Amino acid sequence: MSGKGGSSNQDEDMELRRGPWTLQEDTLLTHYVACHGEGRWNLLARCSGLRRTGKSCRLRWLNYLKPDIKRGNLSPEEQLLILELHSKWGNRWSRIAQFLPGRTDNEIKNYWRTRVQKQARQLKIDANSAMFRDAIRCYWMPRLLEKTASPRSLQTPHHGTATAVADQPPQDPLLQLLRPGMQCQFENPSSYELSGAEFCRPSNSPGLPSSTVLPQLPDLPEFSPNPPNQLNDIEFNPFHGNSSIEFNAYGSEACDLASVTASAVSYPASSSCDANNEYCMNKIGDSLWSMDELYVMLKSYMEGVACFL
DNA sequence: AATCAGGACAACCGCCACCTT
DNA sequence: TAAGGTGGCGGTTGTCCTGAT
Repeated sequence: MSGKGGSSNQDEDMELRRGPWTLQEDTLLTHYVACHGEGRWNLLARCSGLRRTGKSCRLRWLNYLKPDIKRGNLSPEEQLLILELHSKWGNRWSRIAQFLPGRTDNEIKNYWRTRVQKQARQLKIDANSAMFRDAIRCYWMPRLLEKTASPRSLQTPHHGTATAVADQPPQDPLLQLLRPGMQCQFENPSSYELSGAEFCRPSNSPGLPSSTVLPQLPDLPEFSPNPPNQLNDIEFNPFHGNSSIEFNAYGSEACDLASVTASAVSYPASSSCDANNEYCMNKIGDSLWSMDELYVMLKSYMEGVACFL
């Protein structure tokens, strides 16, 4: 395949760099994209002086260098959205990523493989099985909702909550999830240019640029009426091994859903944290809501969210 | 302090759909 | 209409980091 005295093209191929990108390469790519825009990646690779393939340049830009890439751990809201959308669409990572501004398909894919599939392995369940989906829906998602309404936010005075939140547009696509069909606005619309998806313009969004409109979320699938009771004696702790999840930048700073929820939802006394604000390891079914409670909570949650829309 | 194992995530690969000629 | 090029997507691998021993 690689003989001596190959053509110039072969020589160029031989010189292609692989592996981690250097600072110089990043700078070069960023500068080139800033001057010429995205797209035509093969041409970019040839003209920029980067000894990389067009694909490699595209991936580096989209997954790492693009200015609106969001860093840090996924917030509970984002995790909830991923779980929900994955149950609907499966491994359609790019499609799921369209609903998480600033998150890449690669990041979501990695999250699924390292966190979610790990749980499935520990439970000895196929991650694509109906049982695991039910486990997620009945146990994991309520926990994420619980974390969304963090104890810090619960201290917010109820009388001031709605007004305070109403001053800020809702920033999280979770709102759409909780109210199917609801439109969502973003604080920095220019960052969220979406393409290749079904767009759905809001019926009443005065002054809202078209780029702020997210693709229509699917209808919420029905909750399973039968939680997987077989799992009752298995430890199920999605947050184990990810202690920093409580303090990610996005969850604590960019989203104030919890304060809204706090005014509408009452929490079981058993939903407790330890001294480090870490959720304690629980047996499945322990300290969790029943399905009826979960329905009530979600309903209240949606009503609370609706207050400022 | 050194080593090892596991986790997290960046990067690559192959396939496929779409576009252009 | 066919062929080649390009970009997007999902799966997989490689590398670095961190915590445990």
